[in-house]
Amino acid sequence: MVEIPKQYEPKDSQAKWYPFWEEQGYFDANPNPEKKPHVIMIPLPNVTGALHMGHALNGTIQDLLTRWRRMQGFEALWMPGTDHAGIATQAVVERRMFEQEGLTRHNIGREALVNRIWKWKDSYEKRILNQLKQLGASCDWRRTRFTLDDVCSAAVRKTFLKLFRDGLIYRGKRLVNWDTYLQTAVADDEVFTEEVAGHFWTFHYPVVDDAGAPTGEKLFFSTTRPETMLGDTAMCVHPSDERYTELVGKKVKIPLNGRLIPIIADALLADKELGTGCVKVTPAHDPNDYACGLRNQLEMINILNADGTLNEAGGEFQGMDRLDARKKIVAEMERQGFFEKVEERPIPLKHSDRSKTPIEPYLSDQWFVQMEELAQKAIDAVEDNRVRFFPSRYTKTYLDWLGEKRDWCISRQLWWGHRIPIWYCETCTEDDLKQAFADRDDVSYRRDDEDRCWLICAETDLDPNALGPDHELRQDDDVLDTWFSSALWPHATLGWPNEEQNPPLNGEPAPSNGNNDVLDYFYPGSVLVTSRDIITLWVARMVLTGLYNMGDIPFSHVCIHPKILDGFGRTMSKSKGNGVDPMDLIDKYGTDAVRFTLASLAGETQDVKLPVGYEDPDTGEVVPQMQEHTDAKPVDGVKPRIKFPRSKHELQYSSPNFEPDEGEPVARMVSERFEYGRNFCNKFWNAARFAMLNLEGYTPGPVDVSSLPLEDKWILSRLSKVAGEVTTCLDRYQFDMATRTLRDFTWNEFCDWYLEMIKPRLRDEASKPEAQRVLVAVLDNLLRLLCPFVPFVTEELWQRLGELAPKRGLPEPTAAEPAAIIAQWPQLPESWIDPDVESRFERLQETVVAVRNVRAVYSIPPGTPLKLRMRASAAIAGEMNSVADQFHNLAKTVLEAAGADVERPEGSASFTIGDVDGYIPLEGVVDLEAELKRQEAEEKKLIGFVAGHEKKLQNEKFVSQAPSDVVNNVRETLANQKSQLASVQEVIEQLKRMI
RNA sequence: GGUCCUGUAGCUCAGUUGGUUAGAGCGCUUGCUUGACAUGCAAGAGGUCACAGAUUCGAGUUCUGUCAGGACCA
Repeated sequence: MVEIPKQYEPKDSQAKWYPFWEEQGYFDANPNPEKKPHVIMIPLPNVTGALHMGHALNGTIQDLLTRWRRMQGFEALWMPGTDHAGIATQAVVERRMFEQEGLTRHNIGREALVNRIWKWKDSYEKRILNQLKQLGASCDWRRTRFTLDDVCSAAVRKTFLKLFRDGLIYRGKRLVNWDTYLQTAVADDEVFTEEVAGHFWTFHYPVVDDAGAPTGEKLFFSTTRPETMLGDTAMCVHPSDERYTELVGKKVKIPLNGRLIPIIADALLADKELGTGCVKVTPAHDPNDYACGLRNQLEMINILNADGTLNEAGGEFQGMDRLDARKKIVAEMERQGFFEKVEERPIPLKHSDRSKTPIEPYLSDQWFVQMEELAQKAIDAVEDNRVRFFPSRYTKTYLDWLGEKRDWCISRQLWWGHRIPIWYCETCTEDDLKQAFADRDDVSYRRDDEDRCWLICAETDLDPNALGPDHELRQDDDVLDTWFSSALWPHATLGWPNEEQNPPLNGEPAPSNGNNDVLDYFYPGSVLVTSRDIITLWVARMVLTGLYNMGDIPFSHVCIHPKILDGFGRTMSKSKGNGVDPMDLIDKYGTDAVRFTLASLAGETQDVKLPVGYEDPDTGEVVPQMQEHTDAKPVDGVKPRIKFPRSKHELQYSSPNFEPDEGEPVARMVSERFEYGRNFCNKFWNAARFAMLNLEGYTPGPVDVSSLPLEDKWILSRLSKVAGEVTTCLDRYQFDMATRTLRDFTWNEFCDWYLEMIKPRLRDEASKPEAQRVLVAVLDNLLRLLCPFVPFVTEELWQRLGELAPKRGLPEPTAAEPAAIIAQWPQLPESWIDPDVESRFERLQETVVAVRNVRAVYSIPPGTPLKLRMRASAAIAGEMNSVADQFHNLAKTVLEAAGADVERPEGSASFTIGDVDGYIPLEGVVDLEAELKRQEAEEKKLIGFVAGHEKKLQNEKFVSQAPSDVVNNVRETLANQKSQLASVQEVIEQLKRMI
């Protein structure tokens, strides 16, 4: 006898099989001309913090696809790695440093800050990669990359130089979202709007003549930021606003600094209906005004320093913080008599996601990539279907965004990232440059647009003395937008631009024959798996750079999966503190359970709400998560606690906001939803356990499928169909449907019916060998089908089954593969699919259920045998007789008689299935009143049914216009129901006579 | 403001191209320590498919509008 635990123990299997797979090299993918490649590039998690359930879903899907394709015979590469995430990571480290040590980056300097961030990165990268391993990720870990490592950096440098040479990179002024706290520009998507209490002031400017003398007219306007008056360069009215027509072209005077500015008409900026219909224009400090400024060639006056204080344009207010200046300016305007009124109102104000401080629109020098041509090519690639989105509706998001062809601002005023490979020289001549760089094809230079200096772009760092001691060569201080390096991920990770050598493995140079085979073989990739919010930021840019650098798309499919929301419907994010650590759930339910549940939730339409609770490790008491738990943060180093009302415990709990103290008991997160997966794994474990406990004396041997009993033919028919369906689902990225199909088959068909039905044969020495062979073959295929979803439990069972039945399969047994992970994906004969067998089987199932129903309705103990008589056509009666043993096996019922002339015995319960009537004699047991009631309910249902169909058939238009097979179908159904109704009514009559 | 998604059983969600009177899991009711599994087995109750129109012989499914929730872009 074999020892198999009654419950599946996920931890044992996880600890055993992950190292086994790694040691066997099953995750490794190498160029192999014998096979087709299948490539997935991980959406590189950033090293700001640990992974949450959203990442777990993303990882589950990628691993599922990778494992499935590997089994299908592809050389399957899943490329792992992490992203340096410029601003996010720098902000986290800076904030921490300030909170804990009171230091700012300016205190410690660039090098020291960058060193600290590298340390942070090392620790989180390790944690993230470990989380992925816990999830069962079958990545080729030898190829792990980081966006700031040498391999990725080479790609960044090469790309930048290439763009520079092609004239696609330029430097220009742009109004950016300026974070005055971090002193950097932040992208639009790094900004959130929040209403704050503010003021709405109304002032007026005097209209003046050309000499600057007041004409007596006044223009009233309102603003929430009075300090921007210092940078006003126009007043604007609507062209059709008759109140002001006369004034357009004249000037007003800014009382604060005496500047005269024109009154202009601009229909896009001014709104007649709003306020006075008159607005001031500050092009350098407001996005709408900026656009207006460009349209009307207005002067742009920057009034701010990078730290948010006023610059020399502030005049007497220079050096003041903008908020202090605001008060002073209001007072000054009031003193001079230009103040009208003020009201308090909530103001929607943009804040930096990183520092949580209000951002200022700010005009600054930035580097841009020209998008016109690059974007068009990326649009073409999707429009001609070289790149396809699943679900397809996301195509629109992608095309709409790229269609705007807005130039890409790639500079960030940060220290953590790829430093912009541009050096400035103001003093040298072209000859100096020619002389210094004559022999270098990795350097390119040109004058800047305003002819102020030389811009020198180099693929490798330039020596500050490259131009000799007389010329200063100064590198740009800024770094590149993080997305610049992640855009190159699909080809950079494969070693591009090095075309002579394979990329390193485990950090060591890889064997090479003078060609980068890895790049040739694995590019372009197969599918990108991600969530919808980075379609524009990342997906579009990968396509764009792939086409630019490689001349080919990076992947042909983009699979967009749902987002995991918290119990309150909010996106999980690191900053909200509502992330659920997959490790908590894996610890509680097991990796397979988490994976299976997540896959079951991955549909095409809806995001997934995931309510969680905290569990007291002592008592098992669970308290549902409230919003306050996600918001809570340590105060003065004291960690928040959660109260458990029953046990009165107050415990620290699992949270992305803090690490619980050493040695404290921790209430970890749990979620009922994952019991779905856990229960399934356990069910399957036990089904396999049952099979293996019944393999005594198993011998492999050929099986004639056509001569097998009904239940065997049925399960093979279903298995073949299910295998096909699951394959189709995966082809279409329908993971929810795939898991449902597999669960239903495993639980409701294989376990509930098939295993029950073969029990007698397994106890009988004569029929046992064949029953074992079929059982083992079905189990074998089920293990294969489930393997990509639940790799640990299937590997565990595969290995165990391998001991008992190393050779197995239908119709001829063969030696099973040494591990489930590399077993071949099932492709079963279509000839096994037999609709006739399936419908005969369904009749049997329905009959058994009807008998069980009678047993339940009459509260007859499960052990008490029943008798069954069936009135049916000779053909059906014959069939029923041939499976008579199963009535006994499944319903403890003896089929006494079956035939056309069977009569209803008095005092029996009855049921009708199609054109078959069943009678269960229940002398003395049957409650006639109850049975009558039951039958009358059935009659009522049938009458409704029949009436509905009759009405339909009486409708001439239906009969004449609906397809004939639909009409015939209805006719057939109606006939059936009528005969059922007749049977039921007959029974009712009989019962009434007896009462 | 624009685009997109969602609204189906108490809860979380399925429902392919319109075609019997709508399904699953959890929860609920009843009965079971039946020899793989109580993380289980058997039987059941529970829905005017958000609302209003339109198209059609026929609408949960297509179209329009309304209400509600959400996401992204400006």
